[in-house]
Amino acid sequence: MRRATIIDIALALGVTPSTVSRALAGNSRVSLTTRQKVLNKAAELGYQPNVVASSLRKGTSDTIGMLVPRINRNFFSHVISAVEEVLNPAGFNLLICQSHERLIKERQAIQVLLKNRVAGIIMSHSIETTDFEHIIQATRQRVPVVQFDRVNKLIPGPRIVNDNFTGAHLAVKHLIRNGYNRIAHLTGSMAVNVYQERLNGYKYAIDEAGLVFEPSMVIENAITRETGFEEALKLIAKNKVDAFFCAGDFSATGAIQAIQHSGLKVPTDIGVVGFANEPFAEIIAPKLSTVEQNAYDMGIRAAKSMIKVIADNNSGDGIEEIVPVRLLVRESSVK
Amino acid sequence: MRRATIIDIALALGVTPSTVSRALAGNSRVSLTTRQKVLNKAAELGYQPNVVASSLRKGTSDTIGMLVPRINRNFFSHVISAVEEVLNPAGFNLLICQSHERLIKERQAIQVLLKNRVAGIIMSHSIETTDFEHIIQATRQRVPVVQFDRVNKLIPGPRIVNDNFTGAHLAVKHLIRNGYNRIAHLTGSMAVNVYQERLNGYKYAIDEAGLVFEPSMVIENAITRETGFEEALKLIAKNKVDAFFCAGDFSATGAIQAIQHSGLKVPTDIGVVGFANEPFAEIIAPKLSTVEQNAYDMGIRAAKSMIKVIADNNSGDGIEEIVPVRLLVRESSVK
DNA sequence: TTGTAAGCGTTATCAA
DNA sequence: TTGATAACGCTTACAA
Repeated sequence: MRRATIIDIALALGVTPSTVSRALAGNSRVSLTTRQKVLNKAAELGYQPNVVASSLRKGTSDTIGMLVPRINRNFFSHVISAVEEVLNPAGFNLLICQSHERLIKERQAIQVLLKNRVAGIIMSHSIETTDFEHIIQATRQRVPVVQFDRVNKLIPGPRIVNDNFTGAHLAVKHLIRNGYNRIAHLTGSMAVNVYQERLNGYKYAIDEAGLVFEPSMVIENAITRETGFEEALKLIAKNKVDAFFCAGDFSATGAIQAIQHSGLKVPTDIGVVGFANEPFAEIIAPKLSTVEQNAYDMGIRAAKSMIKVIADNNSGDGIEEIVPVRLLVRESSVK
Repeated sequence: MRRATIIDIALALGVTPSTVSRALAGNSRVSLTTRQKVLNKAAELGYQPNVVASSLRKGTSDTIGMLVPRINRNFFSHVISAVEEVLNPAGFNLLICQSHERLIKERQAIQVLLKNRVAGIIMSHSIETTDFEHIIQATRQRVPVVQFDRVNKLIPGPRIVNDNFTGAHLAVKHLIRNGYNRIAHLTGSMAVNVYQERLNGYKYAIDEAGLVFEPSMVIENAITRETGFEEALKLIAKNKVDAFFCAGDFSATGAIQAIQHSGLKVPTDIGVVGFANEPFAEIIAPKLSTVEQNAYDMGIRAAKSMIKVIADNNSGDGIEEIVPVRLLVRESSVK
């Protein structure tokens, strides 16, 4: 069965398509009786507006592109969920792509989104991304870009970031207060803003406490459980560490396993604090102290920011929202 | 800067838009030299095809709608990720909606997808859904529907399901072989096919071993960690259970906590097997034995099935793919 | 308040 | 091999 169009409704009612269009759009310049007749007939015919045609005519769509490294990572899936929760009631839909942490795929995805004439792009860039031309290109085509978590100031538009510095500062200060003073830091790539900021917070806390910052205590590219395990094992063997501040909960889990593997105990011998509050953090033994990264909050803010930028019809450049983080003290860091 | 169209390319080259369209579409009825000129000019002008216009004209889009209860649930986010991995290289994009397990939202989401003229819908229905008319409506509009995990035969089109029966059977048989014989079953709502099938597998294993099936040992609507904890506590207090087969890893975690809370030990006093292999299953102590539900595999199959249905231009009705599951034996079920 | 008519960018049909 | 033309379904000046 062919789908009904506004022409079918118009024909059935003896009015013109323009009148039907106005009635359906809630345009005030249409009589109440006509509107009612149109709405009734639309329901009767099972009319569903064709947003493809509408988008083409209006030159803009109700679709927002969302581009993340991986859909199935806890943090990102929560951000996506929150974004959808805000955008859907506002009449927007989500076209989702993943970059798989690859620059090439990120470039392709941006092209896909632009081809689809999305009204805006909400994104967090891949770990490989150091050149942002492909993203800036979108903004040049007047497609607003809202960045979250992994962001770069070269790209015009709002940025939603966690307070990574404060989170790291709180975590390390907490470890120091609890009697740990040879604190290693397992982290990711320094090309990514979030790890850079967490390292800065770590350094600040070390300085603040009058301790000596030792570069050898900072291990980059140790962010998975496997690498966390290996690097922690090496540091423990050198016998110079009594705590780990990890830039992610996965590496923190690896560190805990390395400690236990070495015949030592968490938190009595070595303390551990993670970052992210992954769902398993309060399930593992000992329960992991970690910095809560509010994915839901970020998603809500990113979505609202996008709605505002679209409504105001400006790029929203330079706006940076810093989402507060909390330190969740559990068992792994209190002797 | 206005975006270039095929008309701009045509004008610049002194040919007509039809020729440009054919050249860009890879149509054979275009001379090699013209095609090359068109491609060069397109690149020069930074031309991006307008798929909105193309979709309108062709009457179909390259967008597949995806509707799941919750984007941020581990299982679903993995399915989505896998679907995207297959669909993207095939030239399709994903428009994603979530029902939040609510029938009303599911109905709205279907309407949104139909309004957007998606080429097909890949979905898993909400826990509230017992009437499928809104989904059947899509198929009547010749929009193919591929269901996965939570499925219903009333809806025409392919179904991708886990081998829930076998998974449950394996799990319970394993518990029995390991010396447990008073096995309780914490599960979800019997309105959902997956829980029904797992219960059937449980019953089958009980019968097969010559044990007596006791309805009081099956607790419905105990699928979260909280409800799992509470219901397990009650059963333990009655002192009639020596193992739990849980239809989900969250309730299994709750059961473990209830056992420990009661001063008993897993697996020596009471054994536990879960279902899903959530990421925390191998991190918690004791490590949780569970049935692996291959979300990735399901996503791949669902996506391929959709591509096939679209290519063949038939609904693919009645095709049911059963994804094999594996029992992962860890610590929680071996004395 | 309603109608007329043009156009969004693309593609399919037919003719040259 | 290329061109002319119409059409996909909708919105919006402008006119009545």
